[in-house]
Amino acid sequence: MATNDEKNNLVNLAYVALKRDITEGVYRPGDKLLMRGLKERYEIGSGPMREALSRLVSEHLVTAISQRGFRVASMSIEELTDLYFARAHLEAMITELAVKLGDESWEAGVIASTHTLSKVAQLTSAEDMLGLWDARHKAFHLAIAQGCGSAKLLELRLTMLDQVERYRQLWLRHTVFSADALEAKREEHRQLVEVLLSRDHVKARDMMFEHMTGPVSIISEIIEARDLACQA
Amino acid sequence: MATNDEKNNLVNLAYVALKRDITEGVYRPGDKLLMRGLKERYEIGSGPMREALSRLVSEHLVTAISQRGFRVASMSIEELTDLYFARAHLEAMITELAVKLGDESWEAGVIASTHTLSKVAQLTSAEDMLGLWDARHKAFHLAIAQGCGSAKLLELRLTMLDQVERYRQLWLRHTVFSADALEAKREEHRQLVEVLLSRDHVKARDMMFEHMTGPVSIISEIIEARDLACQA
DNA sequence: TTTTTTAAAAATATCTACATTTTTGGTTTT
DNA sequence: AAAACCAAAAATGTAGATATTTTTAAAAAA
Repeated sequence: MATNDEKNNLVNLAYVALKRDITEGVYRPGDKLLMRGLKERYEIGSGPMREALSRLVSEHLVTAISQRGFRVASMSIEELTDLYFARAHLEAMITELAVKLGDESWEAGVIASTHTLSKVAQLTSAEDMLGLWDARHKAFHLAIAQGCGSAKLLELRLTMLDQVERYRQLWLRHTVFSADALEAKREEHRQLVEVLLSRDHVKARDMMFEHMTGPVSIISEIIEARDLACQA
Repeated sequence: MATNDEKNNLVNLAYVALKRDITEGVYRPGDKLLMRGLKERYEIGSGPMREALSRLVSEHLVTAISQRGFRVASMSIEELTDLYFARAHLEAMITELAVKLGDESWEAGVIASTHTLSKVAQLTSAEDMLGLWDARHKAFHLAIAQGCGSAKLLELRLTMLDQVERYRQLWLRHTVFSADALEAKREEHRQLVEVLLSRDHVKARDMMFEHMTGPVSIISEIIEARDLACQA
């Protein structure tokens, strides 16, 4: 009667669970999503299941062909490139606006989330550390973006974030599990924050664009290696 | 067996029909969308109808509250302002990229669609003329945007276009039915194309931003007038 | 009298089970 | 080998059962 969220119907539960399963790789890119299996796994009827799938279609995580069912959206170097290109431009634009428009509480939010991110230490398991760093890293970038003041731009940003999530996961493991890469990121973030607070919006914009496109080459290599492994 | 499109299932038909009904004002902002009525109007069962509604929710044309059904998304001056702000920035960014990256066939497309748009004359009914001008005006802006070369950016652009559609309809009638306003737009477009082809990406960017934000004040007034009329 | 509470009834949303239609993949026929 | 056919599998859609919310109106409290 108290703690329950807004939306707790079966459609939502299935939607969230399937989305996680796809981004975590339980279902691989291109896999066919059979109704029978989905119904069993998520303990739900076809109607609600279709609705959940339908939502993921509009997020481009699943593709649908009429009368031929659903598949996990495929992944490709081409999509990776275009996705990161578009996202980098969007994020750079939002950053420029944030530097121009952000007020004191924005600055405070950026500084606070920078600090929180820097304090992630190797605690329990490596997997937990990955999750924690990821969450705080996302919070850091969100804190920056929020300065733009536009709910709609932040919404566009989220749709891009959802779409890159599977690719970003590949980069995440590569970065967090390498002391060098992690230190390099930390330095990038430090410089970024410095420029943000100096209110140089042109430099901030350019720097954010670079920050966002950096991972592309790394992810490309991982995907190519994985594709080769699959053929063998 | 020949002309049929890809997706012609009931869900799609209902989705398209309801979307049109909402943007055309058959259902007004804030209206409750009762299952019973929808099922009758679109001759379809609850399952598929929910799926169609669900899609419109992800396009922000409909809102849903769990266990309490669906409503047509409300309209407000606040949303109008933010929506056009975000869209103008996105479109300006895409324009800048198009000017930087667009090739000869892009130029040809822009010139061709400019010409086609300028040739809209008062033929049959005023309503038909409105539709034709709107379609060609959209084609004109699409031709410009396509120069950016990013499918994902064009997709983002479309999601914004869908969201502003109801507001844009208000502006459309105001503009097309006024000889002065229409001539002013024609001149704006002429200047815009001139700058695009001169490859001055900074000026093009700024000019597109202005072009996109111009309608906001007009639409604001129309909405305010309409809201007052409703209270009386 | 007016307001608040409460409980039943009505309306509505959600979900499941089953029926129908379409696709798929193998088998037979030409 | 190519085309036609057929049965199994899968997707799509309907009808009705179940659960939730909203309305209604009477009873209790102010």
